[in-house]
Amino acid sequence: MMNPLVQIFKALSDPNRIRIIKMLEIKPLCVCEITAILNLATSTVSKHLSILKEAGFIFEQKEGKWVNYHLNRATQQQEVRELLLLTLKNGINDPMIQADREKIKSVDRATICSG
Amino acid sequence: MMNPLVQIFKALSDPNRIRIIKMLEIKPLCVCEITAILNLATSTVSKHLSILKEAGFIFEQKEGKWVNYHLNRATQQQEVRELLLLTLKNGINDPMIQADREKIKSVDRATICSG
DNA sequence: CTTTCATTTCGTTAATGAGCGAAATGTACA
DNA sequence: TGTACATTTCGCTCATTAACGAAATGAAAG
Repeated sequence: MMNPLVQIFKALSDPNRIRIIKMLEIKPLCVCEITAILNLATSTVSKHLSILKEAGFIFEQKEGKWVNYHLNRATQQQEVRELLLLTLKNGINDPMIQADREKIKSVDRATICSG
Repeated sequence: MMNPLVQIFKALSDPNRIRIIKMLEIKPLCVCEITAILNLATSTVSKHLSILKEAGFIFEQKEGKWVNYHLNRATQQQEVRELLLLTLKNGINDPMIQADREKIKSVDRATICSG
């Protein structure tokens, strides 16, 4: 339906989606954890995740009632792999990214979800 | 004003801008040549070029009454350089890209502009 | 089988971006 | 200086996308 390279670039051209990728670099997270950190509606975060998944950057894995999202570091799509690496290399000094990563440490899904 | 990485990805997330980059791979072109090949309004093409220029992918050089746009292959911005290479590697088999490149051969700016 | 709860889908609104034509700009050249 | 012409900027319209809340889904656990 769309030039695949363009689809991949579109997936990366939103600040919240970049934040998600850089959070998942630390560890896999479920939707409600990401929601708590980004401070957005759950439905919005779910949509962002589906866009990243469609493009090939992340995959999901069910764990009990949660859906954990993982970075797809070992994807067969070479462009996706290269772009993921480029994104991970970047933005280390961005205060927003650093703050997100700090929050991840103190996030507990059992407390946050259904809070 | 905006996360620089996001700005770079945004610049690449439009099919016509990808076409422009892949045309400029063949040779530098002026606005009216690009306009003739993409079949868009001049003002639209000018906007696309300014977005690519802002992001660092291309630069301009005046030649008489024409403004030639060049790929910025030697840019100091490492991410831009990497993304440019990735884009150039890709889409070689896209029929649209191939058609654009065919047209470039037969385009003569003196005839096309002010036509 | 029913309840619970994380997640997704749906419908809508608001913001962003692509496209156009017309007017403005700026430069080469008569 | 003035004209011609490539390009840019402006104002607008239409399409796309992000965001939300509400309703639907689906799976785990009672």
